[in-house]
Formats: sequence, structure tokens, C-alpha cells
Amino acid sequence: MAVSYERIAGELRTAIRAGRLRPGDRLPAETELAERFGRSVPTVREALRALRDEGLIEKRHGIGTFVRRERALARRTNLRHQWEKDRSRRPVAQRAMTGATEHDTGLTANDLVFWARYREIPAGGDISAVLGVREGAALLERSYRTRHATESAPFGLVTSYLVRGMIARNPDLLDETKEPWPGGTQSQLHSVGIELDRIEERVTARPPMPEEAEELELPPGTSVLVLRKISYATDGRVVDVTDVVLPGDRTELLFTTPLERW
Amino acid sequence: MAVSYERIAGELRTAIRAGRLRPGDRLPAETELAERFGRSVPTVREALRALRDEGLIEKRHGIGTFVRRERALARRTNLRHQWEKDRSRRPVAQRAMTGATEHDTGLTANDLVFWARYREIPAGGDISAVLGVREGAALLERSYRTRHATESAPFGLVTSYLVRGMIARNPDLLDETKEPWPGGTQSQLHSVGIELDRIEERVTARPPMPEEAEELELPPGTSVLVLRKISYATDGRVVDVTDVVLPGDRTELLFTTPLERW
DNA sequence: GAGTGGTCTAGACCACTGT
DNA sequence: CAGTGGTCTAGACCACTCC
Repeated sequence: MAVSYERIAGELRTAIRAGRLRPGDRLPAETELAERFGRSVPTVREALRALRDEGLIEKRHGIGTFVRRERALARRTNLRHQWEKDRSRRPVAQRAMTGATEHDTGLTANDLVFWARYREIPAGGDISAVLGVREGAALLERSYRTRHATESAPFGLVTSYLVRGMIARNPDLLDETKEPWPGGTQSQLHSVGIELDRIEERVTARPPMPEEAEELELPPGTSVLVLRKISYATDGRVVDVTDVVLPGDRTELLFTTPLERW
Repeated sequence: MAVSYERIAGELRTAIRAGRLRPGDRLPAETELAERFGRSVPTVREALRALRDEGLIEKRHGIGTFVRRERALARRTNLRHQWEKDRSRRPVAQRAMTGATEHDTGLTANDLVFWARYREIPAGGDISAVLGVREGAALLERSYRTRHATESAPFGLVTSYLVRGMIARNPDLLDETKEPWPGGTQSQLHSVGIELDRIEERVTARPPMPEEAEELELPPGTSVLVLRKISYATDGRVVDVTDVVLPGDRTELLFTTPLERW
């Protein structure tokens, strides 16, 4: 290879893939690598940065550079939607026991810390187009965070948009102190007579924005999954748009598509 | 901010988000930015690297640094699976007209260039576990690339694994020169009497490996979507595992979940 | 040829961590 | 305290692109 930082990165990459360097292992210090490869420290740092950008290593200031471990996956399945719909007609006491996050993760409510914030905002940009309302229409913006009780980073950054006029019949739906609502958004919509017909989820991936990296505690060299969930009522209206940002290295989205039998 | 490259990155980021720098605009040269901010060129380069890692800018050697434009999205929907199943019993002539990629993208077969390579390999690692066969069992590994006729990068990197013993009844299925098979994998399985019951798709995101970045022509500062598709036959067996690597910045996965009516 | 970003040197000093 | 990575300087020369 013409470029010497690529040669250094290549040798280390090969060692990691071959298992000569195992997850959790510490790499030699930058000064030592520089000496060993006969290059300057900045050149070695360039090589390490390339490996970090591939998600292979992780640097810890003042400690060293380590081969990255696989993260435990949090799973989110689309079966949750039917499950939530079924629950939304059940008694409150039964709904209160567990929510969709518990359904997906297998955890109980005691393991989880929940947080919600409501704001009323005018519809703008693509949200108004998706919801089919005019620009400036009154929306309810709901931000959610759920995290494991023993960790500081949430599972994801969730923002949901509802049309205020559709739900104002039930004032409790405008009150964030009523969260967590037993049974989730489908139960809330049910309380104002809205039944869902289907849910669309659009998924893309990109590097995190700095604010997202901070809140999700993402190390450099990771990606986020960006999911937009669109809920359609039985009358065809879009009744909810939810944007979710999830850490790509510790989230697995599972979609099951049943097929009609012959 | 304590760190001056962060201050430089912050000012440029704000300018981009506010629209003072628009997609496609060229940023000042590194030497000019260095002078303007009163820092050295390497410090400016550090700031630009941070913005590139966020996907905000794109550097072109010998030309300059530009605000990145949004990419045109290629969409892939899970409705394709039922569509493919319906087609797999239709006459060959009808199946030959369009495939799933055409279904998703709205393009015609003339717009697309298709490529396939078959290999027989022993089952290893997680693939044998998912397919439910012993390690070392004979598998057919099929690699696919589809690209737009006017572009050089494929839509994605597709590798499918079939159990050789399940499909050997039809020797055509072992022959890569028979590709593209009219109607796709479900038609191939149908030719040996296999009907699918459901499809599971698992989605995660991560930075690309160097080989993936090269083949998909991904600039630094992008992510890939990693999709594993698992096909279940009506008898409960896993009959196909397909791994797909897609460019995160120009792919949208669309999943529709229908809900039972009350 | 002029201008751009890419690679590299050989240091300096700072900030963080564990002992 | 010693050792680590983080930031920064002030250059040098190379590779690429456009004119």
C-alpha cells in the first residue's frame, strides 16, 4: 500500500479479524506503535482513527486503545403493534402491567426508567405533509426516553407527533403527567375513538449528530438507525408520526412478514 | 468551547443547518479557514473531519470541500415478499418481465444490470445455526449485485445461503448461468416444492468495512444498513438466509404491518 | 501552473486515569 | 506520579483537478 497509515491500519485490522487481538484486548500505546512501525505518532493516530471509524477499536483517554466488544442487542419487533392493539381494549389494570418496551426486551417495569415531555407546536416541514394537515396546524409533540435502571443512556430518542384537534376530546391526552399511559399510544387513540388499520415504518441509517451521540452515549465510529413510524387509522387518516433514533450497534429491528397460504 | 477545532466545526455546522451554507456550496480552502480562525491547517482539518464524520460535508481531492447533498433514496418494501409469492405460481413468461428490485424501485429490467455468482461451501458459524444444519453441511452461497445501468455502484451487496440437499432435485438451481431466475428465490424454491410461510428481517446499522465502502462507493462519513432475511417454509424449516448490506444514506427500508380489524 | 486536499514529520503541552 | 490519549503548531512534500 502506498500510504503508510493504511499499512498500519491494515496490519492491525488483520490481527483483529484473525483473532490475534481479541475483543477487550489493549493495543500497544501510540508511541510504541510509532516506534515499531518506524512512523511518527500522528501517523499512527491516523491509522487508529481509521479503525475507530470502522467500529473495530475504542479509545479511552488516559487508559489506552482497545478492541471493541460486541454490544448486547436490544430488540424491537413489529409484532408489538398487533400486541398493543389487542391490549388497548383490555382493562386498565391489565394494561398497566407492561408496555411495548417490556414486550420487546423481556424486562419488567421495575427495570426501566421512563420519562416524557409534551409540547404544543405548530406543524412545519415534512411533518405537516405526512400528517396531512396545513402548515401551522396545532400539533402535540411528545418526547420519550426509556432507559434501563442500571444504565445512563436511553434505548432510543423517541418523538411523536399527534394532531391536537384529533385528540383534544380527551384532555388527559394533552397532559404529560398522565404518562406513562397504560397500553401506549394505541390505547390513547382508542380513548378518542380511533382504531388503527396499519403501521408503516421507514428505516434508514446515518452517522449520529453530536447531540444524539451525547444523549445516547455513542462512541465515535458508530451509526444510528433512524425509524419513522406512521400510523394509519381505519378511515385512512394518518393519526400519528413517530421519529425514533436508535443506536445502530446495540439495536436490532425485527420485522416479520406473514405470507398467505396456498 | 474549550477545544478550538470544535469551535470551528460548530460555526460551520451552524452555518450549514441555518442554510447560510447550502447543499453543494464549496467551503473556503483549508488554508483560508486556518487564517480566518487564527489556527493551523491541521486544526482546521480536524474540524472538517468531524463534519465529514457527521455526513455534513464531502471533500474532493484537488477541488475543495462541499456541503453534502441529499441522496436519492432507493426503497425496499416488505410488500415485495407477498408479491413474489403470488408471482411464483404464475407462468414463466409473466414472471420474466420484472423482479422484486423493479417492483421496489419502479425501474424496468432495461435500466438494471444484474450479476450473480454461485459457490458451494460448507456451513459454518452462525449460518449453520440459523439454517438448522450441522457444521460443514453443503450449502449453496449465491452472491448478487444489481445496479442501475447508468451508475457504477450496486444498490446493495446480497449473499444468500441455501441448503444444497433441499434444492438439488432441480439441478438448474445450482447453475449460476440460469440467473436471473424468473420470479426470484421464491420461484426457485417453488420448483422443488417449497412454499414459504413467513419472512423475518433483522436490521442493524454500523459503519462500513473498507471492502464494503469500496464496492458501494461510500464516501467516508456514511453508514450501512445490515439486513438479514430469514425465510421459513410452511413446515417450519428455515430454507433461506440472505444477508444484505445497503448504503444507509441512499436506502430506505419500508415495512408495513397490517393490523386486525375489530 | 495554480490551487486544492492528502500525507507526514518532530516535536510541544494538556487532560485524563490509575497507583 | 507515570503513562495514556487529546490537542496543536509550523512547516514539508505529494497527488489530484482544472485551466
